[in-house]
Parts: sequence; structure tokens; C-alpha cells
Amino acid sequence: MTSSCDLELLVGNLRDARSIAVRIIADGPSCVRATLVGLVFSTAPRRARYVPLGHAGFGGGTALDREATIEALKGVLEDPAIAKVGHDLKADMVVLLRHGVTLRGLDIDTMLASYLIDATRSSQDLEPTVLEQLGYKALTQEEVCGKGVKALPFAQVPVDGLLDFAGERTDLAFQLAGHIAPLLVRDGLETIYRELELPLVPVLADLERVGVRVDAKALASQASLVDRELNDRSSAIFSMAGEEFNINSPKQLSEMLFDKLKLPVLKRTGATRTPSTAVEVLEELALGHDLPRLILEWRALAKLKGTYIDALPQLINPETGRVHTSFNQAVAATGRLSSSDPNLQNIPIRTEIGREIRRAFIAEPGCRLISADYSQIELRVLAHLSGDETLTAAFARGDDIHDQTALKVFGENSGLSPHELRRRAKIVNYALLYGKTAFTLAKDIGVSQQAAQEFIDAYFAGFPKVRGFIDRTLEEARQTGVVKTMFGRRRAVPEITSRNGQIRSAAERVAVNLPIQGTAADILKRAMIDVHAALAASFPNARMILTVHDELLFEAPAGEADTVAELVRDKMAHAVPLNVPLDVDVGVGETWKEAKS
DNA sequence: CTGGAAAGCGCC
DNA sequence: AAAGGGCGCTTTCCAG
Repeated sequence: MTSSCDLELLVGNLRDARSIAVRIIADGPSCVRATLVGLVFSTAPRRARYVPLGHAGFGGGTALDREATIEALKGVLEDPAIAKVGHDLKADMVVLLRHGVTLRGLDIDTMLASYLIDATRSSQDLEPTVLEQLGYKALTQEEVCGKGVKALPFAQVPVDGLLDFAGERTDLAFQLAGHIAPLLVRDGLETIYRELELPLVPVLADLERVGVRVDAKALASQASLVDRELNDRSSAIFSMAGEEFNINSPKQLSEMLFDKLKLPVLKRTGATRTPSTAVEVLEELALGHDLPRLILEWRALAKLKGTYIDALPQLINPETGRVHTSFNQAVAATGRLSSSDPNLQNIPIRTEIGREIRRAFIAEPGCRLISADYSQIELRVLAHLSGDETLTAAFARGDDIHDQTALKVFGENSGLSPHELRRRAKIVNYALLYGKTAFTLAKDIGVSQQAAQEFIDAYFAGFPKVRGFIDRTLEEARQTGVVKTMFGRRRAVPEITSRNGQIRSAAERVAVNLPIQGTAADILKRAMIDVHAALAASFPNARMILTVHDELLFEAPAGEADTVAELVRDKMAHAVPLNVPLDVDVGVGETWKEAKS
């Protein structure tokens, strides 16, 4: 273990020693995620200003060691002139933030660089990336620390092994950086890396550190309510079925519905070809039998309870009273962020009972939550990218875009109610974004397949340049094997030339979707960086706490909530210049549910 | 007992 | 015959 004397020597020699390796156990199980930080200071002349950081999803060490070590290194870690290199710097940053250290001078994050080069890799983890880029088979944790180490309680993991593992990973990140940085330049990704992904790292680290307050009592009372509803339904289900079975088992359920009760098999599952019990199937069956409806209700409630109501309270950090999600910046193929442990990007909103869960997401006393979401951002991106005059003019006038689509697609004399018209038009709008076929569109809006095809044709006739945008995108994909967002984020679509029609069609949908979904993701990232800076400058007591694809959530003192909301609206609306306005809906409330309504 | 596949479903 | 882009989580079921 490094003594304080060694540390002084180390820090003193940082700029002129040939090579010094230090491995620090920096943290125990704590707020967001326990992490082992390893530092390797390599001061060979050409690289003298690089401090690579790595982590290994671990924690521990004695308080004395880590506090003394971090204190000694603080000046280096916080010096923006000393460039930092690592694999997943945000993970290190979150740990250091909890020790009062703000990591500055972020330079090469090999995870983010690798992600920009190929976002569709199955993993951006250090070891597989090193294997692919450097052809080096990295040692696993078990190989370094001994077999069975992962099963040990943290306190019993041998410290020496951890140090070696940290050092190994740190060194790998450093080597990888040298190889991968030129690839960013080769692929024209420097700008999006330097101006979007890298500046987002400290923003996300802040969001994770702050977390969101969750009301465990509110969830507990919802739990007992939902329990009663579940019991009522399962009793009814078993009495109708004539026996008890596990409703949650698709296998047992399918035996009950299709073997014992002889209901018609409408669809089979993908791999095993067993009769499907998916929601579309049960909805169809519910027209002729009472049982499927009850099963659907039971399933929805069980999902709510198991995934949210029971799970969330266990994830409240006792030190902060808040839930600290992890945002993953290197997973989604389109450039979106994802959230896990827990996923706070799939909290229910669609049904009233589900929406109740958002009452449990609350502001600190004396504070308010502010929700700000882009209105139809993907359709606006489509309008911009396609340059379609009808679409852009509709957005410029502030028309309701779904009503506009209804007019174009269904005409003025369809005989449908305005509400039904708008509902169908909304489905048509989003169907287009995702490449939905006439077959499924017909099912969704309850018309014949032929009628659905006529709606699709009418859409393209009404918004003529959208067809051109799709054709150009597909042509680019065929020519280059790659599609891009407005800001140069890329996604490879190698299957675009597949001779297999199904595979090729799937690739075409991916190719058309990427510029739309990916550009929307880029815009939100830009907005997050801008808003974060604006709040730090003008409202230091207001904090960004969540991001959900087209929405940002904030917590601010009640007295300034309205002002903060307007600042946020302005920054989001002007994050990037488009040839259509970006409208932002904002709301303030004591809970997430209130803020969204 | 653990890990992974499959089915299903919550969100944008 | 299949038939919508992007995620992450829970449960069941089975293999090792």
C-alpha cells in the first residue's frame, strides 16, 4: 500500500519521471456504484501530460489510504491542463465527486471513442474492445485475482489482486487510447466527440450523483392497493379456469387457454413456435371470452408491482434518501442514452394506475420538480432533414401536426370524429418513422390492409419531400454502408445489401430511423450541456436530475421554479438551429406526475 | 446455485 | 411467411 511519503514523491515527480505506476483503491460500497480506481502515471517524454484512469466495478480499501491518496493527488486530478485518459471516465468521476474531487481535463475516454466508431458492437467493455482493436487478450479478474474472487464479500478480496487488476485495466485503457484517437479523426468523429459526448460526461456524472427523491411511503400504500386488485383477479381467473396455475408462466397459460379451453391460436412465438399469449393475442381473444381480459389486467398489475412498486424502495440509497440511476452513454445504436439500476426511463405514464407511480417521484421540501419535454421532436427533425415545405410550414405556423396529417391522409370528408382522426393520424406519423408496413398499420387503426396502404400512399403524396429523404438515405446506405445524423454520428448498416429480403428490409428501417432518432438524441445531448452550464451560472440551487429521450427533469427551490422553467425552455428550444421551431412543454409540480400535467 | 435464453412489457 | 425503430427489467424455465 502506498504511504503518504511515497505519494509526495510521486506527485513531485509526475512531470519528469520516466514512468510511475500507482494503483489506488479509492472507494467502498457507496452512493452510486462502488468503483476501484487505478491510476497509472506514465511520464515518458511524449506522453508526459497524460493521466489515465480506469475502473473495475469494485470498491474497498481502508479509509486512511484512500483519503490520504486522493488528497495527495487532488491537484493533479483537478488540473484541466493535465489530460485524463480512461475507459468510462464517468464512473471514475462519480466516485471522485463523492470524495470532493472534480476530475478535470477529460481527454480520451476510450469507451466513448469506441462507441462513436461502432455503436453497434455487442459490448464496449474494455476487454473485448482491447481484443478487437489491439488484438490483445486481456486477463480477466479471475485470472488476476484467483478463481472465485467474484463470489467473495468485498472485504475478503485480496488487496494485492485488486491492485494488479486495476493496474492492468488502466494500462490497457492507455494503450487503447493511442490506437483509437486517430480513428476518431479518420471517421470524421472528432467534433461530435469533443463537442458533444465528452462535455456530456460531467453532466451525466452530476445527474447520477444527485439522484431523484423517491417517496417510499407512497409506494407502500400503492403496494397494498395493487395487491388487493391482483387477488381479486387471480381468484376470478382460477374459478373460470377450473384450477389454479401460474398466470406468469407463458407455458402454463398457453396450456390453459389453448389446450384446456380450446381458444383459437392466433399467433406463435418466435423461437419455440409455441402459441403466443402476448397482449395483442389476448386482446383479440377477449372479444369472445372473459378470461383473456382478466389475464391482461392481472398481468399489467403484476408488472407494475414487480418492476416498480416493490423494486424502487429497495433502490433508495439510505445515505441520500434518493435513487441514483446509471446513465449509459455507450449502449444505444442511435446515440440515445439508456438508464439502468434502476431504469428510470420506463416509469409508467400511459395508464392512470401506472401514472400513479410518478407520484412517488418527489421534490425535496421547499422545492419543485420541473419537467421539460420536446414536443414531437422526431417529426420536427424529419421536417428539417427532408425539407418538406408542407411539414415545415405546419410546424412554423404552430399547427397540430397530427391534425395536419389527418387532413392529408384521410381527407376532409372521412366521416370520422376529430378525435379518431387525430388518433389515426398520430399512428400514421409514427408508423412512417419506424417503417411500419400496411399490414400492421391496418391492425393498429382497424382498417383493411388495402386501406392502410392507401393511407401510406396518401401520406407521401401529401408530404412529397419525405419520400425523397427516405430514398436519399437508403441510397447513401447502399453506397457507403453507413448512415449519419445531422451532426455526423454514424451507424453501419451492412445488411442493407443482403439478398435476404427480410434482413434487407429490417436494415432499411434501421437506416431510415437512425438519422431521425439519432439527430433527436444529439439535440437533447446538446441541450443538456447548455442547460447544465446555464443553471450552474445562474441558478446554482437548481439541479438537472433525469433525462428520458425527449424530456429533462429538474429540481429547484419553489421560489425560482417558474424562472428556471423558462430558462430551461429557452435553452432547449435553441439548442440547435433547425428550419422548424423546437417547441418545449414545461410543467412544475411537487411530484413528477404533477409536473407532467 | 448460477447463468442464460425466451417471453413479455414498461418507456420514448 | 413476416409484417415497428431504440432501450432495460422481471419471471419462468432449463442446463450445467
